[in-house]
Amino acid sequence: MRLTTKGRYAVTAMLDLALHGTDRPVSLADISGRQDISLSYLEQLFAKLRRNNLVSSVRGPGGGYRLSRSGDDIFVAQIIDAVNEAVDATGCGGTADCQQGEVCLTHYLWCDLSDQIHGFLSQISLSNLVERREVQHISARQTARSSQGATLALTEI
Amino acid sequence: MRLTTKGRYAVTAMLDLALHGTDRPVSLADISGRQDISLSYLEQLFAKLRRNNLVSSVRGPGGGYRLSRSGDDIFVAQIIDAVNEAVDATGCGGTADCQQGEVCLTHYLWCDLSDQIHGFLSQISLSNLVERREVQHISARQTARSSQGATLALTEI
DNA sequence: TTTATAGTTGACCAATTTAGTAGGCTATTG
DNA sequence: CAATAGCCTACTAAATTGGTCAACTATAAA
Repeated sequence: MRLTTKGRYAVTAMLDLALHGTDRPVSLADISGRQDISLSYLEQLFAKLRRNNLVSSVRGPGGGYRLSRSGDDIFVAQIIDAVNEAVDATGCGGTADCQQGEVCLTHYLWCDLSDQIHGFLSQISLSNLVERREVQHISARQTARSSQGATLALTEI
Repeated sequence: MRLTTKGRYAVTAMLDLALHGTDRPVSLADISGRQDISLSYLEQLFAKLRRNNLVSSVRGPGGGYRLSRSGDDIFVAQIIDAVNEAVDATGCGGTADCQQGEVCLTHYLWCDLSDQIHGFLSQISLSNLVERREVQHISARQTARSSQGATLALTEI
């Protein structure tokens, strides 16, 4: 799991699509204009999103992109994975020489940490983000952030 | 919040320090040898860790680095923040022109998402990682991973 | 007091990734 | 046919990552 600007752009673009693509396809030019992401960069990102079946395209005038399925069924982790493509973080290839005692601490922490975050982002759907956004649009952002212990409930998103 | 190899190296090195630095300072050469991270790169990382008061140094022969305080009181998020130095992810500087309707969706999602992950990693201490590692050293890794709904309890780490 | 150890600093560099540009296609609608 | 808009490739600039080198300073031990 990597969290970089690339994934951020992709998630932002997908949310834009979820917000504006309810009845007609959305062109990348529109997203580019609204989100201030370069058109060509969007093209690269959407090529990957399409290959990962997260969006489908409609060519020709009036065309653009649609979500390939309901926003309930598209999760932040999928979007980030799609544009980042898999990286082996272990340095040992996952199985190689991880037995001899001290070697490859990474396995004991980073992979697990990464898995936890991945699991976390796998539970946040585009629809969740849309809902959250609408809530924030209506009610002003709460100034006092409730700090509530050691669990991250989905409801906090 | 960014999750990159840089932070991974830093967390790995700090865990190495927590494991081997109980009675004497640990030299970067030792960490370099055990974790296979180049000495010079470790020097850069530890310069930042020291500036952020996460480690203290002892110069001269037999010297090295110590954790600046108990592993209970050093959290993964602090380590990653220390080596990554703050990035503004909003694109609007946090307060600028985020009022006019559609602009800067990022505020409505990425910052919050990032905050959630940051909060998550702020609850995982080096000691937690050490404990988890020891558990895994003894008992073989569970093949069946329990999938338990929408919350990530600290106990899962 | 010399010597070896080990942190400190800064300059520098190569590889990779990120971000953006440009141009030429192809499909589709009107 | 013309305009729109996706598709694809090549290219480039900037940033980041990961690493090297060299000169320094502090300190412990011989």
